[in-house]
Amino acid sequence: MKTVPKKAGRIPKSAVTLKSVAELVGLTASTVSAVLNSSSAARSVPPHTKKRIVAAARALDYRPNFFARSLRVKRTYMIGVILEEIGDAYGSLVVSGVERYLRTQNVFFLTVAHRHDKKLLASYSTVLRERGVEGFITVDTLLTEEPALPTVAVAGHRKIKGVTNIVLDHRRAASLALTHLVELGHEKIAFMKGSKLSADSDERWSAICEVAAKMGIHMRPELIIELKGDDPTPNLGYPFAKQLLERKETFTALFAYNDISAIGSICALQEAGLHIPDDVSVVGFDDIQSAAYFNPPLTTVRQPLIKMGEMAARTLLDRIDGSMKYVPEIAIEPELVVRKSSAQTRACS
Amino acid sequence: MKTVPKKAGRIPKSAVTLKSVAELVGLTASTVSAVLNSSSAARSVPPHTKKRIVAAARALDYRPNFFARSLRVKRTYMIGVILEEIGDAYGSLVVSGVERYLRTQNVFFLTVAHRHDKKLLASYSTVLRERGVEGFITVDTLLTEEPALPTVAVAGHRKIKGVTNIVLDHRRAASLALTHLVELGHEKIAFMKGSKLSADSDERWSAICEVAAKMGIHMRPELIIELKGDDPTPNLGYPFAKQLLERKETFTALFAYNDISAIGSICALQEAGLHIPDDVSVVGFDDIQSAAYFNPPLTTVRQPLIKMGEMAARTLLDRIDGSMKYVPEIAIEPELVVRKSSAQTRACS
DNA sequence: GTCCCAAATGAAAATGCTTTCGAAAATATC
DNA sequence: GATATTTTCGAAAGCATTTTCATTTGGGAC
Repeated sequence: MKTVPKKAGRIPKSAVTLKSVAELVGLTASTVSAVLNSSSAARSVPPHTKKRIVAAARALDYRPNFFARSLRVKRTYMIGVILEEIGDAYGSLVVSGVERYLRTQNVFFLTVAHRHDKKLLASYSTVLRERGVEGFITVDTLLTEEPALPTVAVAGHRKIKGVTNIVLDHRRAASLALTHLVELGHEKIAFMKGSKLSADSDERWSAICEVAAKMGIHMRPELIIELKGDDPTPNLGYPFAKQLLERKETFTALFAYNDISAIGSICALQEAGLHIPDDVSVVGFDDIQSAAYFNPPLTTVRQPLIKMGEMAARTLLDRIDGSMKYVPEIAIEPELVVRKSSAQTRACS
Repeated sequence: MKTVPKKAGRIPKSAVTLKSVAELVGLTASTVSAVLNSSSAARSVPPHTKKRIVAAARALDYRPNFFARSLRVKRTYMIGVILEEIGDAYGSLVVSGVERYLRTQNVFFLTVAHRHDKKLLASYSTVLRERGVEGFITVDTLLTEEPALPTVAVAGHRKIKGVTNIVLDHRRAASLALTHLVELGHEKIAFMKGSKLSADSDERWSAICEVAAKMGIHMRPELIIELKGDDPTPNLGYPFAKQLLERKETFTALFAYNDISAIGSICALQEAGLHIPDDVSVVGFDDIQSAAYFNPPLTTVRQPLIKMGEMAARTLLDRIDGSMKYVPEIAIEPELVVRKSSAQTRACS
């Protein structure tokens, strides 16, 4: 008897199937299935045989074939996570939160990165669906049409039918940062506006404008600079901070678009011989990991990224299983964390 | 006629099945399947009907049911990525590389994070298998027994049957760093040994010892400090650098375990009033993103993390489809990137 | 006209599970 | 002892594919 050569790429046929455990206990697959899933049909099987069945299943180390089951019940307990790029500081934390919640629910996720490529994004969304995901979580990606599956977006600020946005309360965020700066005596504040490629930009910017107006802060156009591009490194901010400096307008504080650009800006400012925070205070946004460990440690508006990820996962799952009605928006409160990159203006001290 | 309420959690039954396209062309599912997969059976169907079939499939936007197919052919084109934690700088880059290669092959991946929890790791490995993954890629995780599926490990330095390790050439790395330091005139070099929890530690350390011996560098025990714990933040290094300082032994250079600990160390050194690199040069390891943007930018031994991820994915896929024999190890060349955290010793300048 | 071969397609089994429905056995009711 | 009622379980029909093997047809050879 020749042994069949192990075929490449074959999943090791788990050998122990529902039928094998059925045979072991001398019953049929139907009943075994019923009790193993403790389905309603299992009510009528006596505890004694129930025990025999689970014992047999355990003895054989029976594992239901996931695909056969999915084929029948049409559920996969799998979702798709759509990122702009894997490994950027922002998205990573969100995904970490997502994973943290999903694991508690025995749900898994497929990750894809679209890198701002519309075509890729569209193709991913359909191929993920083919793969059976039951919903999407997007991070920092601009959706343009209603997705085919329930989805919740983190940092995706278009209002789109069918997607619930996890949004930071940007007005509160702006208020936190600006009152901090004002309390430190700053009057000449430079602002960095986000790139059009970042989903958060518009919302954040209009909130800043609104709050500044309300607080009586004059936003001088010469002190406003807009980022361009989607560099995930501090290079995002560096050249624009340089541009700002070239204008020769004095300012004592800079409210950067995010931590990444704040870090880039600080490099530029220091190269220009300015001291942070003595010459200019800079406050970032997000509180990514390196914010605390940068030099100087960054004062920043924290987004509770991990919590946002958890929240996203929870609401997606709730929407999927129908236990939660669709809501278009869920707000999250920011938090100001004061470190060493902001200080009293010299003028006042 | 009442419309059936949309059941929660149901995958939108794709409606268009193999049979529907078969009906459309007036053929049977078998033949349609054959030509759509251009299987050998399709040789005998005339080009004319072939065209009709693919046209029909396209017209209906037919998408084969992934689960039914997997059930039959026992392939999922899905692998599992096992990390220590999602979103740490090191792993993220590797995963980014993994994704980059997988996408070209239409393979997807499930991600899980064990947080150095043995139990969790074991359970993940079995549940991922149930989910149909065809292999594992592990990052910085200590496997203890031969995994059930082909696996390739990056930064997992135990030699284990069945896993091929993507390993940095640590001797070369040590040599790169140490000759750099020696050329700058350093003689009193402090060394930071990795934590036992990090998979790379042992290999890296013994390489350093070996190379140092060969180069005639005396490694004084008073200048060696060992990290403990698995903090993924610069706090990993900070307290140990402090300890080192408390010993009151002078040193002009520090070869940190990695960039993260280098950053933490620099903070500690600066707090002690030392200037980097004038008072002490520090060189890191890995070249994570923030290395370039830290202040001062880190001189470091670069691991081509993205490339390592790509390589891992490629070799795993090759092993799975049988086109590559198992090899226990694949070496990757490091690279020294000199930035601003290292300089001539004062003594010599 | 019979036979045969190739071409073209279909029938059916198999994958491993869930689920409905019904049948047999056991027990209760009168 | 017959009927009704539970209890306990099995048969079978899916789910959407793939794959093996068989069947039909047409045409050529003799």
